[in-house]
Amino acid sequence: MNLRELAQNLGLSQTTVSRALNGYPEVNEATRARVVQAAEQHNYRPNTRAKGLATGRAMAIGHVIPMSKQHEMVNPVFGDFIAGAGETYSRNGYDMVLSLVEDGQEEKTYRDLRGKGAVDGLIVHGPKSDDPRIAMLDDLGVPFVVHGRASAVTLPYAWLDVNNRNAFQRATDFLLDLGHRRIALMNGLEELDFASRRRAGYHDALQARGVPLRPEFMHSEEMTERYGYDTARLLLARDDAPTAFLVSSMITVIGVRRAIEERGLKMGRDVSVITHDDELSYFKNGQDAPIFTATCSSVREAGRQAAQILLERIAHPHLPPPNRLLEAQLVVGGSTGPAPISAKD
Amino acid sequence: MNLRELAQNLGLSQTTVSRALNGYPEVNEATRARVVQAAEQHNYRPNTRAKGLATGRAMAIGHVIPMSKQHEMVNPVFGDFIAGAGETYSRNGYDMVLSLVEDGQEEKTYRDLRGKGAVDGLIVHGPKSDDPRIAMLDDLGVPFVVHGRASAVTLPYAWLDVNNRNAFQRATDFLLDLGHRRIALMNGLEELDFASRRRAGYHDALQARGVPLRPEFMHSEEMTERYGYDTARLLLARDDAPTAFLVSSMITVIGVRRAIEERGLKMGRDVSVITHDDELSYFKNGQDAPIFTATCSSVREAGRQAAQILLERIAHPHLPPPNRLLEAQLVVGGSTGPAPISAKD
DNA sequence: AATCATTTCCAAAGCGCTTTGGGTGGCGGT
DNA sequence: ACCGCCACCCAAAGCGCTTTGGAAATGATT
Repeated sequence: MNLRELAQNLGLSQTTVSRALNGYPEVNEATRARVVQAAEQHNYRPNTRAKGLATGRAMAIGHVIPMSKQHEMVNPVFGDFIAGAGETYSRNGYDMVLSLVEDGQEEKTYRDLRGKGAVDGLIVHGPKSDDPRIAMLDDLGVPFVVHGRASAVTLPYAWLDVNNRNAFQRATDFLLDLGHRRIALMNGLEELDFASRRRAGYHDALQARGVPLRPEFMHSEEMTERYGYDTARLLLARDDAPTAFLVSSMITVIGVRRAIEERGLKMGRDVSVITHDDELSYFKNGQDAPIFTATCSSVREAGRQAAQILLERIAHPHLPPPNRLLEAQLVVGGSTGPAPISAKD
Repeated sequence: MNLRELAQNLGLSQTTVSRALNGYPEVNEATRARVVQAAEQHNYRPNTRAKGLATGRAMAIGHVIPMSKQHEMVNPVFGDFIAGAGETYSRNGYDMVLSLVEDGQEEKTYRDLRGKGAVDGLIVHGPKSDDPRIAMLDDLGVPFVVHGRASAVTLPYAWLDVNNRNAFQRATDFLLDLGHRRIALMNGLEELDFASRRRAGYHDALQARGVPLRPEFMHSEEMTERYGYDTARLLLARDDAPTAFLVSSMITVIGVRRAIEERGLKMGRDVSVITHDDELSYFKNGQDAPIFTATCSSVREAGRQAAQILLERIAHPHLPPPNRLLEAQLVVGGSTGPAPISAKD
């Protein structure tokens, strides 16, 4: 069923039917009701492609998900981010088109998506500190919002980020307050901006207390369970093993816990652990009594808000690009405690 | 840059340019080369919507991801499934459009997607045993492939599934062979077809050996970490605690392990555990020495193949709908061992 | 009763592409 | 010199919608 047929059925012109359905004022309310009812009854849906052609808008948003070539891994936070964004889109009649692309090939995909006219706007995932995509998209003139930031990029652009630096600074401070001095950082890949900001927070906190940075305690890899296990195991085998771990992901921390327990140690007593918690739906950290002390920030909520910002940006492209910095909460759980006496200094 | 402008630039007609770019034979190879080069140079991409309107094909596949209302949870396997499917799509010039929808509302979304002409085909996720979507899509006449099966649906339809029943039967047999008799099943939601098939496999194995089914050992919930922990904890506190657990997901099994270790027991010695492993990218079960004994089947590969089947189905809608049953491998890891003597019988 | 503003509707153009149904020019054959 | 046949190219229609620029009908005003 298309517009023409529907109009014929009703004995009206396409114009009138179109206007009736799109809420234009120049059509009699009685006629509109009749049209709406007929449309309902015939299960009529305007053809997106035709509508898009006519209006010049695709009513779709593009997400380009980077996929690590190395581990063929797609970051699990995307699922929840997209779930959040999807809520916003569907409330506003937008579709979401997804491309999974190998790390570093993203530019071409953005270009294609825009060039084909398949999307009205884009979300940029996983920005690097000096991410070339931002200048490119700015240049292309396509509305976009970055999930995260690119510290080295100076031109203004729309972003939404968690205050990662502050979160990790506070977490480190918290551990220092508990008497820990040998604190291992198990970060994500530090070419990614969020990870380098977390490291900066960790640095700041240690330096503010005059605790020397120890490269052998600072790790940076893709956030798999395996990475957590392997690295923590090696670190715990040292004579001067860390008494605390600051971990970048709920996935990795699972591996860290495994290494701790394998060694017969007890988390929260022998070794303290803080993790960042994106509040993934299947990994709830226990509402009542969290297992892990964590810096918490809902990535789903981030998705919702980023999508919202993008839609506003599409509606008002002339406004200056908005930024939103979400603060993570430091929630105390059972995985932290005072540093063991023997280890103090 | 659109076709008309490009054609004008070249001093050719739109027809010729279009044909040159789409590989039709009736254009001089020299001309074609000239056209292709100009297109490249001007960064020309045909407008999807216009092309779609003209050809009647959307060059896009729809994925409707169900999202549990209860836990606001999106199953983590979707990430990897979609990564696999995405590979196939992009190799074939298809886009992927994603909708996240609350459980049970999926029908409307499929209808919309198809009605709007936004997609050429659909993948059905998370089928229930008597899933109404299959009849509906069949009725709509839209090509689709089900990831999984719907046991109660009799009409032929295209599906790709893992042999869940066989996998869990073999896993249960394996535990029985090791002397276990009190084997707990921690299944996913059994309204989902794959879960009910797994239960059937478990049943079959127990009954074949004359081991009575014990309802208190059979659980069915959404596969969160928390579910694994809570349930295993309760079970382990019993006088007649299970000596083995058969778990439906890598996420849930993390919780099971937590409960086991919290109780001071050792996995693989005091308690045996087998899990199903979808080979999620960030949860590799250790290639060399798997932590968990597991029924393994790559959900990413399933995505690749399901997408392939769908594309073939779109190309040849008249062929009978193909089915593909993947066998899971039972890979032995460190989480299983003989039943403790005290517990035998 | 004539005029004018409103309301309600319509015909047709146009969005950017594909595709149908020719046209034109050069060539070999006679 | 003529015919017919390719090889190569083009004009125009059409995909399903929105939107412009009226037209017809209605009601209010003088």
